[in-house]
Parts: sequence; C-alpha cells; structure tokens
Amino acid sequence: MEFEFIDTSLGLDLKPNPPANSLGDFSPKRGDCVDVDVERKPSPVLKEDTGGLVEELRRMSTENKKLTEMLSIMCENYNALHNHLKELMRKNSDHQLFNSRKRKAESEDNINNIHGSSGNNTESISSDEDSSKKPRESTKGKVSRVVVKTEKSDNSLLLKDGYQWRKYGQKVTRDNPSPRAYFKCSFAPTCPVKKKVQRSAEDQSLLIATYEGEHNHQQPSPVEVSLGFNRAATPASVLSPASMVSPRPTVTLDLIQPGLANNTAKNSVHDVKEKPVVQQFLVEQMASSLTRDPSFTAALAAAISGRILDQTQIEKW
DNA sequence: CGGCTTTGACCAGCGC
DNA sequence: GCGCTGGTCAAAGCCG
Ligand SMILES: [Zn+2]
Repeated sequence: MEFEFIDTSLGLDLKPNPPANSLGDFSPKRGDCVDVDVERKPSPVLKEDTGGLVEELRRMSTENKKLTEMLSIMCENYNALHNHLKELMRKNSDHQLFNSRKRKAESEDNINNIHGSSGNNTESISSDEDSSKKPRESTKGKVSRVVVKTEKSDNSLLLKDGYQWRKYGQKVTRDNPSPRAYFKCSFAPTCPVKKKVQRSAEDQSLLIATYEGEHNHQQPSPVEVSLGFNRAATPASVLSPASMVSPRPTVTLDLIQPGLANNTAKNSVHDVKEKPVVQQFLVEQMASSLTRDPSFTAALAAAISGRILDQTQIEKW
C-alpha cells in the first residue's frame, strides 16, 4: 500500500531553514509525498552548518520511512483486529442480547483500537470527553483510552509511560477474566491523574490503559522514545490526547471524527467490509493529528535531538 | 526506614 | 432493601 509518503515530516523544526513545502501545511493527502531527500539543494544561506545536518536528515528520512511503515502495519493490523472485533460483536450480540447490562455501555462500542504486531508496542488513542461518566465532576475528568500492544514485560500491568504510578487497587471485572489494575500518578502528590490498565479480553497481549485527568506537573522522565520501535513496552510517545499537557489549551487530537466514529459504530450488525479507504483515512487522520499534536512532535524532537545534540524546542512546552 | 505492591474490606451506584 | 459490581482505602508485607 502506498501510505509510504504521507506527510510524516512532522514539522519538527529541526531544519534551520525549512524549504517551505514540508513544514507549515499538513494537508494529509495521499500522494503528497514529502520525501525528505537530503540531496535536495541546500538553502543558499547557510551551507556550512548543513554539512553536519545532512546525515541527520538522512537518518530522519529513514526514521520517517520507518514510521510510515509502522503506520501502514498498524493499519493492516487495525483492519484485521477490526474484523475480528466485528465478528465477536456479531457473535456476542446474538447470545448476549438478553444479558445486555447497561454497565458495559463503555465496553467496546466506540473504541477504535489498533493492533500492532511488528513492533512490540503500538498505541491507539481515543479520547472522549464525557457523555458516559458520572454527571458530576465530569468537567475536570478527561478520560482517554490507550491501547498498548505489549508482549514483553507481560505479567505485570506496569506499563511505564514516562510518569510514575502507584498501584492502589486491583479488581476482577465480570466480563473480562483478567484483572484490572488501578494506578495513581505518584510523582506529584497533588496530581489527580489516575489510570486503569486492563488486559484485553481475547487478545491477552493488548493492554488497554484508560487515563483520566490531566497532570499538573512536568513529566518526570522524558519518555524514552525509542525510535527503533522495537524495545520494551514503553509506548512510543507521550500521546497527550485532549489536553494531557498542562499549558496547552486543549490540543484535541481528533482521532474519532464523526465520520469515522459513525462508521465504526454503524457496523455493529453486519457492515460488510471496509475498503482500504478507511485505512487510508485512518492513517491520514493519525498522521495529521499526530503532526498537529505538539507534545508528540516535541517528544520526537527530544528523541532526535538527543542524538543530534541540537537544541530544539523542548523547553518550549 | 520509606516507598511501593498486594489484597481483602468498604463504599457508592444501579437494577430488581 | 438486597445483591451485584466497579472503584477506593488501608493494613500488611516486600524490597532496596
Ligand atoms: Zn501526574
């Protein structure tokens, strides 16, 4: 498939003189190929400084290519898992229709999860504001669901995402044989962020983490963004959906647009088959929303600048 | 000794 | 009111 050249240049502000076609507009069209070609003519202003940056650009381009491959693989796996989910939902809606508890209204109707298998970790974000939470104090609680694929570090629900969590409970739920762990952010004593981590019902290698609240402190350890994507179970980015970062005024990361959400919600009965159009739309959505998310770009820039030793705008957020 | 995990108890909603 | 279930508390234990 040809997601190969979605605009994954991510606007990292690493180039001292952006050549005006890659940065600025993220029109997520397919075929909008912004291949970071390092042999492109350097800007005539500074060419001494770009000498060292050329190989970094090359490395970035390979990383970009790797990221696009990741995206396409994620897309494939999303498709497979989505089919599987539809199968299960169809099967469940037959013999569970008398057993329809209202409590599982937030079980699996509008989460879109992505099952990544090539790397060891993949996450998919679906941020929903409220509309299924308790009516009071719903204003301060922003929930966001993250599906992390992890096969390493398996037996413990301790998925580390850069913050510091203290486990304060564990329960077995009814419709899932695996227990659910409750964590609270213990870095700052006033941080109200909690998260629930539960293994997926069928695919035991999927951890579904549900963050709620927003941190009121900086991140203690800058997330070890392993750009190789083949390390342990650390999610690859901070992934701040719907304002997890404090000073930002709600960076909404619209992975679930009304069109897509409607599409995924509609096919509960027997939506036959989604074309790769949905895949492409999803990838475009993910890419564009990732590029629009400043924390993701900052984290990526932090990772890259860790190698480059070039001071980027990490301090800016 | 301090911080964290474990784990049973406790409590609040919700349906009957 | 009762029972079920999800979420939280806190005592006890573990570990560096
Ligand atoms: Zn926090």
